[in-house]
Amino acid sequence: MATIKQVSELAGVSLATVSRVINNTDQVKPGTKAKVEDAMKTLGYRPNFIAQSLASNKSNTVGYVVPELHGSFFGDLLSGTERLLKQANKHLFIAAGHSNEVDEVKAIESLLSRRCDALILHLEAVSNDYLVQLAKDNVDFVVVNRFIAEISERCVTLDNVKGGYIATQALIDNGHKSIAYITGSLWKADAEDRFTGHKAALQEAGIALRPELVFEGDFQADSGYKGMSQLLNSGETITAVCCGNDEMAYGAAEAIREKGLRIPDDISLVGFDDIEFSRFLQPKLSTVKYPMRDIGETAAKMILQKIYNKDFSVKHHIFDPVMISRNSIKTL
Amino acid sequence: MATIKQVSELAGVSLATVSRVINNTDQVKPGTKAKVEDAMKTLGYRPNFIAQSLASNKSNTVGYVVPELHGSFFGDLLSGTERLLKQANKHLFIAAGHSNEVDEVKAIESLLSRRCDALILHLEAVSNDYLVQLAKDNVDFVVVNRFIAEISERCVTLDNVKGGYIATQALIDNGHKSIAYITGSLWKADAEDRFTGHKAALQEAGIALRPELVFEGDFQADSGYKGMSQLLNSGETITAVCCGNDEMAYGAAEAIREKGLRIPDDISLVGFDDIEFSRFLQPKLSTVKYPMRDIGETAAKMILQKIYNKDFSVKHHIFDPVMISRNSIKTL
DNA sequence: CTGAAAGCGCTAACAC
DNA sequence: GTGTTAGCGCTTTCAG
Repeated sequence: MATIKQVSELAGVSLATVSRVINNTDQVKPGTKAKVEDAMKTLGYRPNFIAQSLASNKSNTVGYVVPELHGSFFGDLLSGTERLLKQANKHLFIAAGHSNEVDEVKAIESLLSRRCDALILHLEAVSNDYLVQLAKDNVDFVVVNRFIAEISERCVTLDNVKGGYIATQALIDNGHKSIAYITGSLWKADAEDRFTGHKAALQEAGIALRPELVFEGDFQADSGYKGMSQLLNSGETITAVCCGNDEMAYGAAEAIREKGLRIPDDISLVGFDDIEFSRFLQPKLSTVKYPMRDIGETAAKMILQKIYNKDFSVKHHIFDPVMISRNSIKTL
Repeated sequence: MATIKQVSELAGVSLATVSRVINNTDQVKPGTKAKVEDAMKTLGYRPNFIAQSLASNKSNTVGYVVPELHGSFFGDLLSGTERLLKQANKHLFIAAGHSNEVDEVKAIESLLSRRCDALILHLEAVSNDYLVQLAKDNVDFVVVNRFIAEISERCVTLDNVKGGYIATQALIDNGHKSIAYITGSLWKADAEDRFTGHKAALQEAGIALRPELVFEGDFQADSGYKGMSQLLNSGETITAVCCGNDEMAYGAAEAIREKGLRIPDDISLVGFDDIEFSRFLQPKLSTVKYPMRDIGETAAKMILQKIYNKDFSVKHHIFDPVMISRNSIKTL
């Protein structure tokens, strides 16, 4: 692999000059510039990013910790971020936190030791305190899908409480009173928030929360299936079920069908997130939209603005959920 | 950010010794080791990955070019790779190729300039020749989802031709003769291969290919919808439709339902890939399994073995497709 | 507009 | 076991 030194020798100029043309940083006489470019071409020179980073003390890359690499939810979130960053010639280094504290911290450390210029953190297990401390340690980062009061200006998220509220509201508005709820893992802040919204909506409507209609799932389709089956077998009257996310709603739908029941005629169903496939579910799933693309892009803009001094004015840090009404809710 | 030098001063030892304890590379007397570790802790020392890479000339990271970050297909593929690599303490740097040659080449160059120890390439636009040349240039890489004869030992893929064949075969076995086909973008090798398999199955069964029953989509759900609508409106007799991937099958299903037709009673449907959601489609989609996890893991193993000298014996480079029979095919 | 030279933080011989 | 030292490939003053 050719080095800058070889290029400089071939071109008959100094190292510094080659560096200048690589980075377009200073004026270089057109003639010398051409010589350097020729030399680079004939040598197949490619800048050593590692060396550049070490010398300049910046890596032009932002680190991103995601819970998992798979799943359409995270992919969509990442996608928006990547697009904007690429436009600005910044790179994205992705690491998975696997929803546990050890891996999450490891991922952060690893990104830091790579000297990422900034981080985007989509964490589930790590404590708020850890993040507040990280901010005090002068690490530049943005938190996605989580709101932490002490560092609110670094957070981009959906108002999950309100989301849980409007999902349940949609059911109540249609005359439902016996509403079951399948939560995500309740130790996760977003799952808890959504459930909190659900409870608020019930209370506001004067409907008592019945613990026997609540099942704690884990955001996976299988848990929705299991929860719904259990709920259905419990003998309780249920006219509608609200799920902590769409995937669990898929599983719930499956359980409902297996029981020989119909959606929404026998049971109404509502999800959360509006992931890509929800419009293909039969009947089409009514759900709360999680604006993944917007959130991903906002995170990118915040960093582009703050760290790379690009001219972005970020409008929303906390997005408002929107109910997507399709065909899975019956009016009673 | 603390440096190795500060650690060495605080611990009262030399740089080399600190380096030794960081990398566990040479014997260090327990006493000194403890002193060094204390110093690291009190300084909050974190190795500078960039500097390590430059000095040692290896980065312990493998680069991965994916077509897109979103979509459950790629996510699942990545996921298996990441798991194995993480186990071996290697990192994954992901870059998106966005299905166009410019971005794909840029992504590769960027990974190379980061001095990735090896690459995993999931490319769509770049030519075979380019990759053959890359191999000659001594770049270590593995190609995913594509077979190139000249560098066959570097390829991990599914036999897409056979996949297209068995999908159509499943339809033929059930008595279908009027089979429509919605392809992925035909300039993509996998789309073409699947279609080739389709044609082979037809021919073998003595069924003439009718061009008016073929629609070229682009692997997106919308194109499946559009293709199916068009096919349905053409007035041709169609008893079954075979799609180049599951997402297009979702769109096709939608079009079929909108026409007031039923799956599989009026029209049988088969997909390709068996992405996660396909079991939730109504009726459950019969499809060809694309073993994303296996393929992702195999790619990782090949690299772990070849580049990092880990002890993996990779069994399959070309996976055999398997038909997943669910409920979207009717026996005529 | 161009060159010389001092690092960036670390590894890897090579001595002791 | 431990220290010394020469780079890794590049950026960045500072001169000129």
